[in-house]
Amino acid sequence: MLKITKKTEYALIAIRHIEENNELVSSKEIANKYRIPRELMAKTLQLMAKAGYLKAVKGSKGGYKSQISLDKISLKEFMESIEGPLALIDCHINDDCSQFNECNIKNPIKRINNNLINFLDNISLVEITK
Amino acid sequence: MLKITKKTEYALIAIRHIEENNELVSSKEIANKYRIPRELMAKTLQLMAKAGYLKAVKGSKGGYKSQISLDKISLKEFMESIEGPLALIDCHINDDCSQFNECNIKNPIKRINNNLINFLDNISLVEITK
DNA sequence: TAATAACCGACTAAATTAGTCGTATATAAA
DNA sequence: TTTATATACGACTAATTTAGTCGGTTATTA
Repeated sequence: MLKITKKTEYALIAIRHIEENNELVSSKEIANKYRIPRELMAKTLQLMAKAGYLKAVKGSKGGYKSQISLDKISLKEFMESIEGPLALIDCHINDDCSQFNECNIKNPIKRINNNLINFLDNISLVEITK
Repeated sequence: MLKITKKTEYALIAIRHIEENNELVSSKEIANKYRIPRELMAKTLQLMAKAGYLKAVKGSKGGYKSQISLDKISLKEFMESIEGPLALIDCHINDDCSQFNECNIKNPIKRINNNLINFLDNISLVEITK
């Protein structure tokens, strides 16, 4: 419960590694160094490139380099761009929530969820390099 | 990612319901009202009773009543008594972490994790009744 | 043209979470 | 004293999510 996924974990490892390297870094290199499954690392880096965090260079001698400054990105933003929207529970208010309108915790949960998101939004990605 | 489990969700629904009821409340009653699977609700209430939050009364006309005041319990404490220790990742530093000693995010993650736990520890369970 | 790396989607495997079932024990009421 | 109903508890199955794999394509360098 309340765990982050391996994909996010690998993304954080990668972004720190890339940040501390001004050369192009390949997915293979990162996967080897941190013993992460290559294909997974590759996929995750592709996600990050798509999200605009990394610049990808194809072909032999290719790889990735950082395209952002970490202090401009929050942990919340980063996580959501990798995993989709964050929420403590999938609360489908109105339609397909099995509790119909009887749920007695939706408002408190919504409030706590907002606070949690706010908490993560106030953590900058640079924190990961400290 | 970062989801709470149904067990925790049901526990919160139950504790709020029981709190707002000075009579004994049975698991069946709660399960019916909120359309929660009976056996699961029953199990969850048993957990809460074991943890000391509820007083259980066996037999016909039995049920549960609250044995705590919600403002004395934090969300963190409550969640952990139901699900076990909270952590963003299962980081087995030293022994069976596949990154061996190469992991470059263990310290930042540990720090963020502590802050998250602190955040949850500063939310009182009464929040769930508001 | 060979080697290498990003790109991409479909797939399988593993792990976690959700829910079920059977059976025992306690208690109130008929 | 029997019936109904509730908690207690462990083992089990089902469903969902997460983790990881595979096959093939495109781009670039040497």
